[in-house]
Amino acid sequence: MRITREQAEKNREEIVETASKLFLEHGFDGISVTDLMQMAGFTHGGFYNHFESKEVLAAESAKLAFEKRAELMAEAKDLKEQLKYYLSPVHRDVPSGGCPAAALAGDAARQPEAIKSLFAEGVEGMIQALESRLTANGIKSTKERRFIAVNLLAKIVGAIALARAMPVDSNLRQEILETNLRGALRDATRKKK
Amino acid sequence: MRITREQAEKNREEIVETASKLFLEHGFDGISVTDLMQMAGFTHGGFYNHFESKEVLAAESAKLAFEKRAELMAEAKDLKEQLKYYLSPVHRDVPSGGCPAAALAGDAARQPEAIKSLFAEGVEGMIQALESRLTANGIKSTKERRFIAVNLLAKIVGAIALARAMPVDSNLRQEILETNLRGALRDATRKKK
DNA sequence: TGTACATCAGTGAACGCGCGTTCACTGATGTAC
DNA sequence: TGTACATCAGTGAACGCGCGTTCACTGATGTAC
Repeated sequence: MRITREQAEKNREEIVETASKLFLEHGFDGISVTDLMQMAGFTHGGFYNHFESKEVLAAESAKLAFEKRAELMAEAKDLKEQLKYYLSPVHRDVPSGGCPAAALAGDAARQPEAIKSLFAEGVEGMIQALESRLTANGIKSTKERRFIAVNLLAKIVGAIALARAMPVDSNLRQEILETNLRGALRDATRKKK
Repeated sequence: MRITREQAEKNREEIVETASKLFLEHGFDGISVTDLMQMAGFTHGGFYNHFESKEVLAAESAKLAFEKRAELMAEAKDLKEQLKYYLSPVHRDVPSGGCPAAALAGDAARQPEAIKSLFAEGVEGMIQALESRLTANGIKSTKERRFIAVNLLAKIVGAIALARAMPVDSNLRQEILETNLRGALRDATRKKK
């Protein structure tokens, strides 16, 4: 039962989008080809008509996740809004729609260079997204903007990653988010000493 | 070929220590019972004489890794030394001897509550280790020490996790470490604005 | 202290299971004339 | 435009493999007397 090329292309995109969410939630090794094809509405056999291997899909999915992240960060009206969303309970609780750097950094460290390269591009994009918003905060020096952005990124990624690793009954689950949001907002407005 | 109880206890400890390193390096699902028993010098069959399941070992290994981390942090002569080591290339490149929060936060987020609880204890311990050193830096307010410590922890954990996800040829691999170390040292000495 | 037997840490084959991947097949789509 | 055939996206059974776990077995250690 062959389908139109157009439909096939749409199906492929559907698989990548589904995979992107599932990888963010379960990690690269936490979801099987069979499961993700089923979630996308297909049977597993057709997978290899679209992708050479699961690893290739993982790379493409990570790329898509970073692109979506970049869009979201571009939509925020200023740095404060970016940070508030990033360090929000909803971002902590729903990794599938969230930042790949926070959800998959640990996994990526154990993946092949190809995936690490995508991560580097994605992380660089996030740093630049932060940098560009720092101009509005009155940070005039390019070097200082870069400095603050790289510090901010590590902080917010670490905060979300840690908060997600806390059990539901732990005070730290919320404290890490709130305290780092306060800190991030301070850092974002403070001039070089 | 039964062995002495004393020897059996030593063997058990050897398994936990080996597992601790291997989990830090490969993640909870990245190393098999067979492989880790072999690395510890045994065959896989004996595993269940010591542990109820792989998950129980994972919990015990994570606990040990946090204990070792706490010892290392206590040995450092001051906060600056703690931070310099934490954000060093050797810590980035050798996760097996490093911080479980940085290496396994992503994994822990997908693990059962029992493991998350151990993480919460370990993370709390690390925060307190940082807090105690902040006194020497002239931060007198308890609240302010807590604030800085929670911010520092997220920053250094995020920095190492991100740096490890970068390919070897990426400038970010080093930049993230250096820039966050500079930032961390600033934060650690700066008074409340 | 010496003897007889029970215990149990470690071994290695075997279990069922789910994984990533392959393959023969289907049948509507795409293409050649 | 209509017909004949090639193409190929999707299906579902099957592949080999490694996983966590179980089990019968071994033989030195631990224990009872």
